[in-house]
Amino acid sequence: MSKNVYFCLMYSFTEENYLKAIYKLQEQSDMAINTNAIATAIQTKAASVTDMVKKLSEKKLLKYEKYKGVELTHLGKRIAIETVRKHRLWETFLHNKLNFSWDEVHDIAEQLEHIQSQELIDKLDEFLGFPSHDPHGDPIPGRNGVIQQNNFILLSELSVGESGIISGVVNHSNLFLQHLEKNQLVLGKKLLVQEISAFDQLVKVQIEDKHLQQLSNEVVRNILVKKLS
Amino acid sequence: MSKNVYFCLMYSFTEENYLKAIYKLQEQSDMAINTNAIATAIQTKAASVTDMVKKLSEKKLLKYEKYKGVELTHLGKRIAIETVRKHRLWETFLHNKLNFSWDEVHDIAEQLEHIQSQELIDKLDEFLGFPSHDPHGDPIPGRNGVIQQNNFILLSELSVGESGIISGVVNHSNLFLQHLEKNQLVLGKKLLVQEISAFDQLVKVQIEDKHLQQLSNEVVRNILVKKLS
DNA sequence: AAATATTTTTAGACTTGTCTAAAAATGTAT
DNA sequence: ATACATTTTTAGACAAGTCTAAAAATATTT
Repeated sequence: MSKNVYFCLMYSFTEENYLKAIYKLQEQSDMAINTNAIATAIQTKAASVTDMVKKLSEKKLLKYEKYKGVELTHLGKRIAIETVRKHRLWETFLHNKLNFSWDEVHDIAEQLEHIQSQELIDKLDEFLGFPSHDPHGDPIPGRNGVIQQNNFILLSELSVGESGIISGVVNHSNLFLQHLEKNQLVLGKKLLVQEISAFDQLVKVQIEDKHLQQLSNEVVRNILVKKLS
Repeated sequence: MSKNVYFCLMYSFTEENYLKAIYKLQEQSDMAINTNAIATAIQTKAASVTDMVKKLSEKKLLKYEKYKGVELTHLGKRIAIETVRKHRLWETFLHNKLNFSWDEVHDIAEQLEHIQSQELIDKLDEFLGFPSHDPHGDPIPGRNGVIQQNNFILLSELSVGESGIISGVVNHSNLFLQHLEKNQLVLGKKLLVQEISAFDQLVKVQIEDKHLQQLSNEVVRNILVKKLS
């Protein structure tokens, strides 16, 4: 008699958060993810990570070898992406429908992403008009788990005379987002690079064919633009 | 030196559920609520209720005397009502914006009602146009915790020749709600009582000045109407 | 008022997820 | 290769919330 294996369809708030964090780390580094990195990302202690990682390993959501770090399985990655999808759809809802500013949406979406209902997400997606990107310009994974890759480049990569449309951010911190909003550097704005100072690298840009602004290195290295040819 | 008392502003998923259940029982019975009733309402065991009730009592959310049942304090009632408000606003969102039918909204709203963000609820309320009633006709408490009382009566209380507008339900079960929907007995429909059978009490009603329908006692005792004079 | 039945509480155990402190493994100097 | 530093794991404890089984209190019957 073979032992039947039952697959779990519901994952806890905490499990989903671990999977999402590991997924994001894996996107950045393509090596096995180590315990401390996860602990830092999730704001917990290494010992707690070890415990959880064992549990997720037993559930076949990731591969874990002692002292060697972890790697998501196909299933684990699928669930992580599903969580990212929910997060970004909720962020879009909060921004587009409830008029939250783009620095306010993250924390609330962190809670909403764990609501369990496939139908809810499908209907929300439809209600929002099947958006391709969230308020920060990050792509929203489809129902099937496919993520459309952006071909955005850093604003810092534009040369003098080139122009682009603000399409995303690298740094997602509230401080940075608020700074951008205050300076009208929001998604969709068209920028033309007029001058890059040889002395201090300050970038002078023209916004929407109107006013000029000087942007610091810190700023231009964290804005993603769609280059206009 | 007096000991400072700190009030907790965040209550757990579970605490909110207990408070809501006790509040609803209190609405029905106006006596002290006993342990078993709570256990039944919340689908748990009496022993668990005793534990939680002690905890809520320490937090000043209810008054508890051993073997005497519980009664919500002003604060406890306030939080219960806030939870009801969230629940009914989310139900309205699901029904009005995402096109969920009225029997599908409850379970999802049970999860959504525990999302922590006052601003979210305020903005949701505004987005929905400050609705006064949820999809089942139940009143939505205001920001201030005030619940507007309905003066609806049971359909069974209408006499022959009288008419009313369907405005709510007593029984909230999915089975009943689906039955009503299937027979087009939805909120807002105008009914005229044409005949009440002396033999089996079946009520013949005319719906929206058009087709006729025979309604069982079970049905007319669970529909609330706004009587038209 | 005694006997029985019901309700409620206590006591102790379990689960999920967390933590600290110590031990073990791995990595990096010299 | 030995010594030191860092990372990771183990062991044991804790908090929230639940459970079962037994004890205590209350309610009901005769």
